Amino acid sequence: MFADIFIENNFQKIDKLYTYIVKDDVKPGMRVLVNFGNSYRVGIVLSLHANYSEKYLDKLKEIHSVLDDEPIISRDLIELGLWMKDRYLIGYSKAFSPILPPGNLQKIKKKIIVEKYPHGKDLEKLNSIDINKYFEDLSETEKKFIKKLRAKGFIKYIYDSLVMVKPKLVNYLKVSENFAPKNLEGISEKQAQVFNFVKEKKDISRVDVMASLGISYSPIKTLIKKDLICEYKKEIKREPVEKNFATQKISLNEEQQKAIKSIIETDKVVSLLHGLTGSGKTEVYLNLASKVIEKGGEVIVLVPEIGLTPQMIDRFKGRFGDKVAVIHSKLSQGERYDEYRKVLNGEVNIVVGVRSAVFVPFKNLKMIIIDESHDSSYEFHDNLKYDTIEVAINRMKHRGKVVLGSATPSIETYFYAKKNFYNLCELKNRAKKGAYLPETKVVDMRDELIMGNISIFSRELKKAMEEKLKKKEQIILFLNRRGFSNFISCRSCGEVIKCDDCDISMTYHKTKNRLICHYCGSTKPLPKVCPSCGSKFIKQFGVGTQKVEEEVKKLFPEARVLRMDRDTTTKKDSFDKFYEIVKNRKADVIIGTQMVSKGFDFENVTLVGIVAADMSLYVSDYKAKERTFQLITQVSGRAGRASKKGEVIIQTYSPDSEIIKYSATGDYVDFYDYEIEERKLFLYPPYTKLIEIEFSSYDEKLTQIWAERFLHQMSTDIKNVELMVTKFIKMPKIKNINRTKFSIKVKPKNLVLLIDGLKRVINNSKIEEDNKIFLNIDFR
DNA sequence: AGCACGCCGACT
DNA sequence: GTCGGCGTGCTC
Repeated sequence: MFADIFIENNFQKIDKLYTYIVKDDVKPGMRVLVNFGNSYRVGIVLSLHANYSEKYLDKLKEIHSVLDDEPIISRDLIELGLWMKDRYLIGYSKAFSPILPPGNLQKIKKKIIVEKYPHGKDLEKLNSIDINKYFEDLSETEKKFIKKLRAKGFIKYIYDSLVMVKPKLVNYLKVSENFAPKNLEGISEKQAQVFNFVKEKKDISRVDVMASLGISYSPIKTLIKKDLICEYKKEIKREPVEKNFATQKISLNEEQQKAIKSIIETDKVVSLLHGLTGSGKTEVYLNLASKVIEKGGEVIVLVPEIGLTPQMIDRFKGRFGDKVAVIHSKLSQGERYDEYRKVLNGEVNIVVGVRSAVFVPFKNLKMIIIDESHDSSYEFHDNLKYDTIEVAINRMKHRGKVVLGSATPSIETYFYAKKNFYNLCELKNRAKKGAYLPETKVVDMRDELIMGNISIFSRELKKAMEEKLKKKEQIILFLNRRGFSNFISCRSCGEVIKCDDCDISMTYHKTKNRLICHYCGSTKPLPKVCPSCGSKFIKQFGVGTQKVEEEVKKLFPEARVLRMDRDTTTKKDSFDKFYEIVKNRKADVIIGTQMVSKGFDFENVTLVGIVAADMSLYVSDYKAKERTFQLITQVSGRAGRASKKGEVIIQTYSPDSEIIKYSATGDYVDFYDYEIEERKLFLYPPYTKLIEIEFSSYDEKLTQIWAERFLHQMSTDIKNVELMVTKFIKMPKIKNINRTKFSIKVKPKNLVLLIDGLKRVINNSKIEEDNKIFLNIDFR
């Protein structure tokens, strides 16, 4: 028997399958240890076959050992990985890395064992090294020494399959056994406080002591030194979600019941659940999930970024309790591993998670629900080489169902639903009784300027804010730009301060008093004079969230302001913390970027102000209008979720734009009808498939030559497909890398042919040292 | 002789 | 990319 084995290799040239001779019992999906090159590696058996007649026959080696008793990935996940590899023009390693258990296939660890002991100084030195350690954990000098001993035959390496995750140990405090009351004499106030607290609680973690008393580690350290209390390690089971959930059960309205029935009964794989913001999509998900698990099936619920939807977890955990695992990007390796194990061991039957959760190893998966399915985090791009929705549909084909939920479905999705490829369910009313759609006003900021109002707030918005503050209701101000001002420019010579490595204007951040490049993150101080002409008249232009925050504080000094953007929510839990603050009404004005646009469901928020609606409108991307509409609609939906009437004020410089008009009424179908005509006219998706090919290198000329050569190669190699190619678009330099790109449009049915052709072109064209190529493909 | 360093080549 | 092997040239 022979086994085709996948060995994780980030190096493209050797990223392929390797054949080994099978001697022990092994099944596809099991990990094996094999001799590879001049060392050992862990691989996964993807398939077994009885015959092998290729040129490597004389090189074949045996599998060294089988590491698992049972496959760690199922056959259908292996198939999915192979399909992804072909579909997304990626190697085995990239295709399988999201499928494999977290961190389990890393290069294996060398353990050191002593064969015979050396004499003299070497023995002394050897004794000072912990031989039970892994080779990788040693210091550089120790490594060198061990290598030397190995060369002399004193030491051998053995290869251990690694156990990635160790039990989580937490430092706990208790009163010391040697404690004598007289030792308490002369301790400081803080120390006494700590001692009494520990004595009272008996058994408490160090972190908890520090947090509840608001102290640092130092008084604790002193007490330990004085042997009044002592520290010990205690194992804690990782639990990424805290355990207080609302367990409300809401009765369904007629629309919701109809949707559920239709999704359960349809013979189509994909259902689109198109429901207004606040129409109770989550309740539909919960009911669908419960129907599936009643029959012994399993469910995956995908959400854009888990930090953005604590409510989704709340609701699912509240309804299904311990039967839910949660997977998101901010989990630690250990937490991720524990959650993954829960799925593998069948301890849970629901997973709520971000895009990578689409691969969790359920054995009887019957439904994948994708919430906010229009969200761009599901799409194929440079660092996420698969389209989550496509993968979900592929995984569920012949096995189960995919539910796409959204208030503002992507144009393509709605197109397919209308063409009857997908089952379409609509929720047209808000679910909660007495909850109405918010009243929306569009304010023309040009008029404000004429009337002499140079503030970033229109008079209308200012007045509305005053009112809501008086009524103790909450306000969300939305602005899609971080920082304080957009760019710094010189008034006398027009120079704009740009990042040294990128062609991007830098953003002023007032809190740090520095300019920050939002692309590469590098910073520099705010110049006092223009670096180009020396003029003192350099001025900030544009508005960011920090500026809005400052303005609000100036206008309403008594209001409690909370700013939410990437700068303030970097820490692991800060989103949840903010969420609690808003929920408990400890903030009056919430200023935020896209973060506030999803899952922010608060009944006391009655005003949403969109400070600058046109910002994303004029980006040269055929999806810009769609994105603007989605964003405005999503943010507007935050107002008036319950019985209090909501109000939305949209500030814009282009009130006549169709998109702003549709966004204000929030009518998706009107917007769709308008946009689909445009797509048809200009041959954009869904009428075509769009592929962007981006070339980059450190040399500007090389980039261009390489791109042109590639295009030429394409036109000779790909003959059977009609290509519509745009001209080259030079892109701003980022991190000192020059980039240029062009796009190709093809008829949807030709996409597979084109991908095959591209694969050939890429394989045939020599890619020089620092040249890189990125493909961005609209797969849907 | 012993050792650091850098280059080379294989990878089923 | 990563590993071990091996040649070179320096130092005690």
